[in-house]
Amino acid sequence: VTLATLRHSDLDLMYDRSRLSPPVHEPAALLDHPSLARLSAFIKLTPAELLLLQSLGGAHRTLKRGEVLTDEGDDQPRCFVLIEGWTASAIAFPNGKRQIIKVHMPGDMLGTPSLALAQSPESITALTKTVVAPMPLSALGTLFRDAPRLAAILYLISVEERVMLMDRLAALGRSSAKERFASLVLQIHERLQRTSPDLGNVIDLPLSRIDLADLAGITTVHLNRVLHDLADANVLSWKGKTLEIFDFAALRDMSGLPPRHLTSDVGWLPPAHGPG
Amino acid sequence: VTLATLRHSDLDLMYDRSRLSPPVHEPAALLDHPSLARLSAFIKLTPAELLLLQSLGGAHRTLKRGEVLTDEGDDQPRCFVLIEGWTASAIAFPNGKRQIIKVHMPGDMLGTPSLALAQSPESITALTKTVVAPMPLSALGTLFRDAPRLAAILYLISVEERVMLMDRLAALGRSSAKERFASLVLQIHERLQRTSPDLGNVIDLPLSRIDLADLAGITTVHLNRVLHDLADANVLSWKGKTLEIFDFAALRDMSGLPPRHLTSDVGWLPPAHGPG
DNA sequence: CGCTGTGTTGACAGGTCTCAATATAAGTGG
DNA sequence: CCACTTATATTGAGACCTGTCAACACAGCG
Repeated sequence: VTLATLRHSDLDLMYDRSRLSPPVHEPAALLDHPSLARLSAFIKLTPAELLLLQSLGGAHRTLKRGEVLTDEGDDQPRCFVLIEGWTASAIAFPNGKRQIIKVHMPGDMLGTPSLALAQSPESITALTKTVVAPMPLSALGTLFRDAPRLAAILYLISVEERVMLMDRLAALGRSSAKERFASLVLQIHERLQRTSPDLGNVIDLPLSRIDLADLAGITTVHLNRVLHDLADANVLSWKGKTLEIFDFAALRDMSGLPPRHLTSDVGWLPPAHGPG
Repeated sequence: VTLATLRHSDLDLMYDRSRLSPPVHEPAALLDHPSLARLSAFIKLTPAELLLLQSLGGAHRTLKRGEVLTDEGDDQPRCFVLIEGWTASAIAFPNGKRQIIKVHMPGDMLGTPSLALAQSPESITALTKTVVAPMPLSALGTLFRDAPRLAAILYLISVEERVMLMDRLAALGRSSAKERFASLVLQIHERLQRTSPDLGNVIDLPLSRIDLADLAGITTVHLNRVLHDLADANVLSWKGKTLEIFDFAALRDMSGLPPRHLTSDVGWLPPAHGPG
């Protein structure tokens, strides 16, 4: 697929036309779609880039809560764009323990770690009812060939993912359970705020206590102790699936890590193809 | 810089001609150079790609052991290719603790995490006498514009880095000190073996006990207990800076993580530019 | 309605950290 | 090259954090 051969019928492949308004032949409007939030976080995309992006996706796929999208060891690399819902990627141990590496929100790319390996290192599970758009490998090749600026943005996003992992790694390696949990909460809040700037201090999160514990690298038993402590100290309350944050400064102090701001210094990106 | 404008005088920018034989105008020979090991791990580079690569680097810079290349908070993104020696990137906490995120070996790219952020999230320190080649941002742009296949390989390398972080994250989150250490040793061995296939079971590593502890996410005090245990169990011995591994299977069992094999399925990569 | 998975709490054990002291190695300046 | 200083390495003892085990309440779901 090249820009020259793009047809309007291609546009429906990645995004459901019915969910969009104004209609899909006005690609700039797609900037609002959550699945483009990550891509447009660094720099505004051009209409031509949006057209290309949309031409690359496959038909949507829907998963129920708990359904597995990718299993550890799968030897066929498969990537998706998360359109709707939350998923979690995790590494399981032979002794039954597991570590959730990351929870994915709409706009995140799923399965990219499998691109580099012969077998997928992670399993991806739906935390909620979920809609994904497959991203065929050939589409990635097309993107690198025809849209160098988009490719560079994809690279930046991968780098951003690494930074998030670095922060988690530092937290798990060098802080207490309470501190781990604090940095986890802040990171999730930061990510949500990136797509919802007007996010308040009350958040609904589709995460069970087991998920939370597997994310923070502690047991559910101890997670409860941590939650109690933080509630007693009026830092936050987490009832059911509703998180309410009272004291961001206290959380930040506990975490020991600074907030991460995306760069705006993207002058080095190659020029966009097509009309800007 | 485009391929058409490449001059031989460009070739000396990235690699010291005197260290190479056969001479630099035979670019295929450069595949042997350690700094290209990572890039050529997925697919053999074409002469044109090698030429472009060499044209992108800046003048070498040498660091003494302990010297700092990048500090946390630096607001100017700066990337390098590690030519010689080892470095470590770490995140420090206000209370004085620090977590080493990764040790870098020749061929690794340094500083890429700073590309995505307004401030560098990590500090990079030389563990040995070190030689780096700066990689200006403009060069990255050129690479994405003129060498789509190289750009895609760069992306794959970033993904590979993420997988290594994922494994560390899982280890730090869900295993004991001994298990953390076992997976760390295996990962380092795996990385070394990727560039030295004939690597034996005796390795010299320029890592102090403090470095090791900061990598494994434990204290030096406890690291000593772990080392004793593993030596008593005839799994490995670590005298001074020399590691000798006796029982890989035992290490693998402890780690709980499988070995990671790079993919050979790179048919999706865009075509190489220039003569293949 | 029973069943299975999740959430919560208590008591206990064990792993890891902290503190402290000493031995050894590395680095520095004369 | 040596004496001095500093950083690193090692070991022990005690405290504390966190995991394990167990029991029970509760919710979701067939």
